[in-house]
Amino acid sequence: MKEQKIPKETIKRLPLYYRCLNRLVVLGKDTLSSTELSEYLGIKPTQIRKDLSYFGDFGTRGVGYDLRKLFKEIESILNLERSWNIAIAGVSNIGCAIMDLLDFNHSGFNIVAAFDSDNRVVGSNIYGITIQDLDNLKECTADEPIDIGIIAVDPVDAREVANCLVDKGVKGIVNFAPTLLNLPKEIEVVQMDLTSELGWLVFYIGHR
Amino acid sequence: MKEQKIPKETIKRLPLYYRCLNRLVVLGKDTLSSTELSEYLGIKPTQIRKDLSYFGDFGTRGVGYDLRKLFKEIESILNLERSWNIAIAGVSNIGCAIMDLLDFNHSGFNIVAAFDSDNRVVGSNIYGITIQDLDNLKECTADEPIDIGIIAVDPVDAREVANCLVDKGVKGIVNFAPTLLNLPKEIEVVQMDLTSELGWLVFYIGHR
DNA sequence: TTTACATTGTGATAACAAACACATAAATTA
DNA sequence: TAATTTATGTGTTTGTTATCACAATGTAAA
Repeated sequence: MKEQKIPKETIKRLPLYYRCLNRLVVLGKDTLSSTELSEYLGIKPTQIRKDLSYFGDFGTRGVGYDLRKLFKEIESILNLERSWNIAIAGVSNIGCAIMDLLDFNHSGFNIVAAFDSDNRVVGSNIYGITIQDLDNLKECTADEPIDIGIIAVDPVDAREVANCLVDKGVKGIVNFAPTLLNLPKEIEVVQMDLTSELGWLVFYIGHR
Repeated sequence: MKEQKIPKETIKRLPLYYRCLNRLVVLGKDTLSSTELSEYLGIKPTQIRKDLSYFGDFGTRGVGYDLRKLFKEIESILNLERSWNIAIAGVSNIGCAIMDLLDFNHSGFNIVAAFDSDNRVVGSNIYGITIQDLDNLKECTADEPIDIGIIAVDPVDAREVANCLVDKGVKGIVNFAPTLLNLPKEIEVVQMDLTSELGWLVFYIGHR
């Protein structure tokens, strides 16, 4: 292992390793080689070893990786040992789907607040969370600090909501609205955009 | 313009250009410079020009791009002049959200079939589509060929559903299940995976 | 008409990421 | 214990993508 800049692409693969390892741990497996992991994930074994080597020498030559140990290492690298508080803006279809997903596979991501602009749902309770009025986002006080905001509101409202979330102190945003957010560069943004993905998909489908 | 390999990253940016241009067309704008587009999208003007130059000389030096013309060019490049038929597997929360999204901003992506394994929803009608039994996916006949399959079923079923969709002739798949699909390489796959995205997001949030 | 300015298109360069080749080391077998 | 096999870790090479510098070209002003 050597001190050097870690490629962003490496970081993006770590969650894939993490999930796969988690499943194998549950299955009771003990040792894992990069070749075997490679077969599960369709990522070349040299790539996997290179990725892991940025963070340490986790394996044993001639043997492979101690599955449980490697799992814990990646968990630590990704900061998944602690849990993260999430606020959701917009609880129509997508918002609900997300709440369902995160509530179901309770994976360290806790929904601590949810907002909507529809008076018919404000005050109601979804997955144990009382839906607050979106207009109160600015003023509302949360018991715990919110780490991450998920935006599932109408595209035209996305930018304002994003700014409010940043004011509330979130460090990262996942944006399901097809809207470009103009945020301080220290805020990490993930754009989840089905229509864009379909756009490039059909480029490749059509060119065959 | 020169004949050469087009970077995948360029293709992935085209839908962003496309959507932004679409909005500006609606606003009645006529001419657009790469610098101006760059301000809307947060992508450097040289990057935009380089991307476009792979496909032709669409602009006029000293002037900029004819907005409407450029829009049509990108539409043509991405194969968005024609419409695309989509089948959805799984119409619980996420599936419904997708149907809503695609039905609402009818953007050339038409849902032509939907499937679910829950007997309570099979036969019901969502956004004008009668939900069919997922078990019938293999046998069912569609009036029109299905171009793209969207998987929104339980992770454990995703792989089998994907194979069925491929058998039915889809050329591309969007997979919302956190499951690696093992498909022939000529099938284009888009993985939409919130938990993975949250995984790398908190890496960067935590390291500050 | 000439000059100044705005803007595109592109070859060259730099930055980043993946793939490769192989040194290293543990386990197994003869 | 020597040879063989298995598997990791990493320096080097190759490939891909972004950035830069600037030539080419159009518009507007002097």
